[in-house]
Amino acid sequence: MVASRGVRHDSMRARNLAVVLGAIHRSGPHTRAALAELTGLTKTTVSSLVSDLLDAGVVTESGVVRGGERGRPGVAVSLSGHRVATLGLEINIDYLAACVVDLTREVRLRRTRRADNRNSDPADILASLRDLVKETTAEAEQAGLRVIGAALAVPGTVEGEVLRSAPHLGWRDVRVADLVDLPFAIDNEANLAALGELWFGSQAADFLYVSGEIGIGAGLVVGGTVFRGTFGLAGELGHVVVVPDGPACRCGGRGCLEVYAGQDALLGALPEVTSLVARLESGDRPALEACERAGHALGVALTSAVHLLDPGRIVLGGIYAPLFPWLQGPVSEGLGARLGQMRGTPPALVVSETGPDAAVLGAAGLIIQQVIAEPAQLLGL
Amino acid sequence: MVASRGVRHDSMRARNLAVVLGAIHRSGPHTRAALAELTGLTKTTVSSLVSDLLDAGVVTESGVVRGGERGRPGVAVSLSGHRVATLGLEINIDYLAACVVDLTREVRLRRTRRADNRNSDPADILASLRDLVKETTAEAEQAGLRVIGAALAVPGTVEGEVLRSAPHLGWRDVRVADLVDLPFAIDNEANLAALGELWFGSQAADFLYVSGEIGIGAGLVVGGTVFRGTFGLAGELGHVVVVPDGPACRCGGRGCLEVYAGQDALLGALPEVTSLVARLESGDRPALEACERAGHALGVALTSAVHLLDPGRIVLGGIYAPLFPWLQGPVSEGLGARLGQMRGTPPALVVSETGPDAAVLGAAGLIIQQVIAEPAQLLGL
DNA sequence: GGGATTAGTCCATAATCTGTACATAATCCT
DNA sequence: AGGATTATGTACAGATTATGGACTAATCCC
Repeated sequence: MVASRGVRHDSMRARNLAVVLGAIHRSGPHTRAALAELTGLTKTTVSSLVSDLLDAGVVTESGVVRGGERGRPGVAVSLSGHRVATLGLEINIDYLAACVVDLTREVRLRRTRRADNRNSDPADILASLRDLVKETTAEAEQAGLRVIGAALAVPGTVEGEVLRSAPHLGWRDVRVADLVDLPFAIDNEANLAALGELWFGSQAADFLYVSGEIGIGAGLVVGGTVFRGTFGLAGELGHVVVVPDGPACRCGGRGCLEVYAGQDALLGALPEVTSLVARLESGDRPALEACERAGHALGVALTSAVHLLDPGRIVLGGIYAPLFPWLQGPVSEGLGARLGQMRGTPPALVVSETGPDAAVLGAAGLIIQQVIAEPAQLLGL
Repeated sequence: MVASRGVRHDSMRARNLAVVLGAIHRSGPHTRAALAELTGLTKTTVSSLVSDLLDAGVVTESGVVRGGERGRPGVAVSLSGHRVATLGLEINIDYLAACVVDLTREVRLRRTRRADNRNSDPADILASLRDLVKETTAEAEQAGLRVIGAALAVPGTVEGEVLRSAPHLGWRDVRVADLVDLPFAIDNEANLAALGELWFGSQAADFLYVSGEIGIGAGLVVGGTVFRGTFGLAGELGHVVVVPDGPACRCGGRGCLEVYAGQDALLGALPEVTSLVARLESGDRPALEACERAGHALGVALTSAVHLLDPGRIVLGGIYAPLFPWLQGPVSEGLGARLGQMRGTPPALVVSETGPDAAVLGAAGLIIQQVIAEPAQLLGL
């Protein structure tokens, strides 16, 4: 739905605050004069807007710019990491996680609680998470940070503030409310991990982040924004059909990617990815074959994904990150052979640079993005 | 890229013109008072904006609203079809087409030129198209319409104003310029057909339009907007992998949907879809089997598409429209069986309501959408 | 040290929307 | 039939915000 409300003077100012803050955020510290140039606003207006942003604590004057050029040197205005921060949260199969990130995207705090959340009572887990939230926000406040919003990553599908279905947790239609007394959002783990990769990893603006966990999800980032589909269910790469009459999948389908390249298929009886990596390094035959099989299946599924989603590049994350050296070959061969004629070159295949906490970081980043996109609203300017 | 230019007084007014026009467009004729309510602007402001829109000829006062309620009756303001129009164009394998559509989405003019465009010189075809443009715009002007922009649908991939690759025409990297002396856009046939379906067909705002032609394309509409992917290449449904080691496809891959459900696979030696329909109606065995095979393949490919794109519903168009009675069964069975657990119900499968000229209509509609989204810019207000 | 150059601020002006008042036109009620 | 009621649309003063030129400030170059 396109915004359909009229613009008034206050929304004009709100918008211009966002434009100036966005310019500072996008291309680093700038003097007021440079910001005027960038935004098309006059120096006068920029000065007035920057003054409001300074009051709100989202930017600071970070010293004089001396470019060796002549003329009066300007004062650079940059994002301030000293007052405003956001909270990232994650519920996953075997842990809860939280992190506090300041406006400069500096991670100020991380907390993890190991716990087996499979088939547990949502109320218990949420209580435990609420606890973690209290702990982290208190600690953040002690560091002088004002936490102004939070987002939660979950391994399942989300609509609004309701967790619709998280098969690996055994949850269905769980409403997550009262977790924090702040602006709040929930989203799928893969989508938020994609955003984590965007802001804390490679910084590229267009890619498909493939999240290999127990299930396989994917988050498509186009122009720095996650594509969510109609109901927010897009990117279910794990159930793309690889072999139409292959083995049954728990989703009810047959021959889904998850059957061939999910954690269970790859690890088998092994307890952890690290053990698989160890075997691969030692040249263990069954391990190598499992990886190759998974790689081929990934290549097929990603071919379909490239044709449908047109990603800029493909980033392998989650358990695929440590396995990248063994997956890269079969996956990119498959992609190259199949995509052949259709596009100049297939999208580059790269490994995630963010590590296992991509999703929590992405959650915190999501709120930061919102602050920068609408500072007036979230900061009460 | 988020808009990064500051808002000034004139852009505030430009935006409010768009908001008012958008409200009229979205929910039919309204009085000034109702528009004020809808937009959150004051009656005064709305009056002033409407007066500008009246001057520009995009809206008219369409009579007094008498609701039986008491109080002074208002004057309804509605879109005007009398002055502003847009031009839709299409180059396809065996014809050129043009249509003129007014702001109320009334089709005022259609012209088609049959021609075999396969492997022909782009310059010739474009000259012929330019001719058609002159003819139609002249005729539109005689009807008192001012053509303010045009868009062109092509059976291939597009970047900017360059037709990158149209395999069935045998074209590569053709720059389409100077076709009209107006705001102009080119886009893929499937994307524009999807928009045609959106505005001239079912009016639903969320669906995947599947365009069965010689190739198979798809256009995803989410919230009334086409999803284009990173390079504008999204929606290549025809090359989604159905059988990983199936027969080779002209794209270089194997077992693509196109191999099983493209026009060639379905029609075989038959000259036209109508002949296939005739055989199907008479119970011809090979025809029925070909259809069933295509339906199954479509079901598999669409399962992957649903998981990745999350469409609101699926609309079958192009040659699939007349074949819908025979395709519906196998396709929706496949979808139902495979999507089972993952979502409440699979997306509804429906037939296109727009017919074969969906793409030209969508092209004209694209420019209408632009006028309504940015009236100030395109009308010089 | 003086001139040139660029940064940032001040203030009068312009553009646009808001809000109250008012003229207008219908229905409702007696 | 006539006045009360109610809602529409316009007029005008006032509020908000951005602009643009003048001015001060700070540095470089000669």
